[in-house]
Amino acid sequence: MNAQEMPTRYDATQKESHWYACWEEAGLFSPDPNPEKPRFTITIPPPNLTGSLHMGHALCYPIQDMIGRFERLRGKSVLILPGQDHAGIATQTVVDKQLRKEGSSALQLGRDAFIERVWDWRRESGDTILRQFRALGCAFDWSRSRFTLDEHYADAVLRVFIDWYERGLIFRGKRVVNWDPILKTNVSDIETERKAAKGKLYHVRYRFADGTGEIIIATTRPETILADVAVAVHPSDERYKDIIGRKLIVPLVNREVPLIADMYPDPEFGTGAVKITPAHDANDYEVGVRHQLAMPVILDESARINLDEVRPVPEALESLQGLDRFRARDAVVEMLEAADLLVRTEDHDVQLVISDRSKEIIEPLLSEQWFVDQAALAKPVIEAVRNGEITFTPDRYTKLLLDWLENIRPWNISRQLWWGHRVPIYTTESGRQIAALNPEDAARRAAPERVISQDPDVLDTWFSSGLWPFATLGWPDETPDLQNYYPTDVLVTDRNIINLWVARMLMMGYDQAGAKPFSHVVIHATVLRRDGARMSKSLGTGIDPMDVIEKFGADALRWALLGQSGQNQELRYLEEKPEEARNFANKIWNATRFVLMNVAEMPPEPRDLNPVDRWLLSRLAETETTVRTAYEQYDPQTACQTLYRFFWNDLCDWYIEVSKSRLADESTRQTPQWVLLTAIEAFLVMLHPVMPHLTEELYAYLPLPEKSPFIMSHRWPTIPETWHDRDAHAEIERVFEITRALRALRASVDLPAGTKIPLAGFTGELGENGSIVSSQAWVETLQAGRPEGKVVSTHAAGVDLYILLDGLVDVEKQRIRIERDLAKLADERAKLEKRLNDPQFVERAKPEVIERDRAAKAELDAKQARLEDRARLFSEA
RNA sequence: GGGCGGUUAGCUCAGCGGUAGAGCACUUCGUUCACACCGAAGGGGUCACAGGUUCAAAUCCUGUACCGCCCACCA
Repeated sequence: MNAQEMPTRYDATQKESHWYACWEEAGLFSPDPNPEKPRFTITIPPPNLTGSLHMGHALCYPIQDMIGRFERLRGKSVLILPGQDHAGIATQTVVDKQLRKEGSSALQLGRDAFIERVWDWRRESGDTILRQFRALGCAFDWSRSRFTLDEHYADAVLRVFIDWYERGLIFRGKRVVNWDPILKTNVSDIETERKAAKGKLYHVRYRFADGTGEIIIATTRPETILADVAVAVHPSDERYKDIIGRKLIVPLVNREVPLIADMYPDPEFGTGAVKITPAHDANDYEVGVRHQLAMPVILDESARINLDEVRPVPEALESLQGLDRFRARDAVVEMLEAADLLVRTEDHDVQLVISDRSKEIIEPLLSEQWFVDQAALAKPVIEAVRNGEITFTPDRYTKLLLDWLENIRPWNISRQLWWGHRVPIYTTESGRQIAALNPEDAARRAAPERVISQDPDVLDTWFSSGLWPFATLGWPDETPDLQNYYPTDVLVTDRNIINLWVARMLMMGYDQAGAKPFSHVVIHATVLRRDGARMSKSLGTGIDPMDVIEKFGADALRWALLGQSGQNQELRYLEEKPEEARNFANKIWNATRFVLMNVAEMPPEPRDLNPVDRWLLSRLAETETTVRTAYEQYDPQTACQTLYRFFWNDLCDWYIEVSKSRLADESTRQTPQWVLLTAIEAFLVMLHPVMPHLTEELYAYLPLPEKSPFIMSHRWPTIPETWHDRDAHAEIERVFEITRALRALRASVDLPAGTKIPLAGFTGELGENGSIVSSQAWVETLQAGRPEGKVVSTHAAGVDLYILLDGLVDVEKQRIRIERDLAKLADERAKLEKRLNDPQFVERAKPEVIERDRAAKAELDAKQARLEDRARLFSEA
């Protein structure tokens, strides 16, 4: 197709899928096998199996694609490895919901059938999101796509477990965990959210066993009285100092418990005395451990009362058995009131902990779980981060990670689910626990004993995703990929999972793979709506990126998001942004089309460049430096802004306009042809990481003598030192400033742009650039000197400009304008004068600053004189 | 309770020690042969507030307010 056949509008949707297919067919998504090339690797954050594309993805993955494409242009062999996370709890919930709709349930199906069902579901719809990444233009190596439940990957997960178990880093223990009574599993802190709510604070009487008095205790959860094992006070609390160790009677239950001293109670709060319920509160649990207290549990896995562990209890309490925790609370309060044990009830703000998945209130519950002691694992990571071996963009997140690592706590890795990596612990006849890769391995290790069961729990999803950067490359086998691509280079992710995921990969990388998993972590912004609210699918406040792609193209969406993505922690998405981006793409399309209409083939490099040519090349050189640095620093916003200005303001608004006359003339066209093609080629290459499809499409049209098969496999532009031409740059910027002043002058006397004015004059130095000024300001004749007759004038960059007024001018309008301008000028002048008259300023400020102010002052004086002239002119009229 | 961001033109954001910037929106003008998804010229801001440092502060320091995020065990 030639330029004449190019439509005046760029149709993104058609071209984008076309080019994606071309790249894939050409094998460009796999790393270049050339061993000479330096490697560059990213393993993408594997999206959840249940995920569908949202705006956060539309930012996160294009950032990685942008980095990858940039590094590829710079001559590296790039691997971006995609894949998916099985996302235990999220996926299990989704499939269970489907089953319920069908009138079945996970429980009914049973473990094996349920897992089979999830696999079915995965095969059916599981990789929708990966297909959507293609629509975004992401150049990921699909041939290496991995899933955290792939056989080989799962093996790697179990090996880590076994290794840590054998080294004593994994242990089994009872802790208070976040129990979800609907899903009947414990969940991690990240899978919960806190919500402020109105609650009640109940003040309850605890009488001394010897009948000598009582202590009042405040609690928000009176039902847990059933599991009370002590009352605690602060050791320094004068009110209780002398009675520590005495026995109290737990109300209703009538159990004797001790009054103990512990640092936990805050003497300022309530009465300073706290009831201790170790099985149902994390703090109380700590107290319980310190004082070796019993820890009876009085709620079952559905958070219903179960008195088994506290029996015998008074007859009256038996009615509570099987009650839901909240109904039990009401019942207990009633009983307390009836027994005159409730002193008073007051309103109290409480923090509810809600499970993300079920939206149910979390029950802190003592249960037996597997834990990883992370302290030793964190050590090398802390050191590496401190040494700067691992760096963050933005830098502020370094501290976030360090703070967490330095206060690290045991990691609860077991979940009461079916979908995931099953805990590889087997129990033998004699009750011995064995860690093994699979049942056969377990049998072998158990011999001569027999294995009778495997732990039913599965591992926390983060345990397996922690291995992502190396298990995806074949670890623990010493595969060529592992050798070639590990350690990876950059990790791009959301700040919410710095501790949960990034920290785990670092720990596992150092400990298991023997080296850091990546050197640099890029934390991208959270995409919000215009009003700053979250985009939420459940609330219907999200915008589907696929809709935007369909309407404006992936390039437009990428530009809209990347162009707003700097060091900020939020990014407000505006519907008009992709449209603006589409317009920019269209501008590029048409400017290129114009060039192609004027250039049939690339002329040889010219020797005689005009100042304008040299100016454009110097702008190109500046742009290259800024854009390259911006990409290197993961700053898409600056890259986009710089590219936009260069293309629209410099290339289109000025260079193309100025060059039109030379292009029309056969004897002068070669130089601008060469400059234009050179600039457009370089520009397209630099833009390619952000707008891969458009640039590929346009590159295909360029009549270049030596062309790469694809712009994607092009080289980053090489800028000769001579293009950094400061003189030409300054000269031409000055000419443009003068041109703009003349345009403004003609507009100020209501001469519309485009209609030629017959005669204008100038005094001052213009060199050979007069023709630029006259053509760009639409002047028939631009002569040296002030024309005779009625003229209006202006000044710019050392040149006075005059327009001969010919015909009628709206005098009244002019008067108003002049008055306004004079008033404004007086303000500016006063400010400047005040400063220049300040002896301290003149004495202490840098000379160049003073000089600039003096020049500005002189300029204002001249401007004032001109305005006064003009005022006189119109009063004469 | 602690930490981290943010507060600049109607909107979204750059700027981070020397006379306030961009895009969009707005006003006026324009069928100039690449583009009206365009071009030209304009209007619009006491840079949240209060102190301080400095010849000079949107920019540095201190404090306050509001918005947002994260961490934390207040019954």
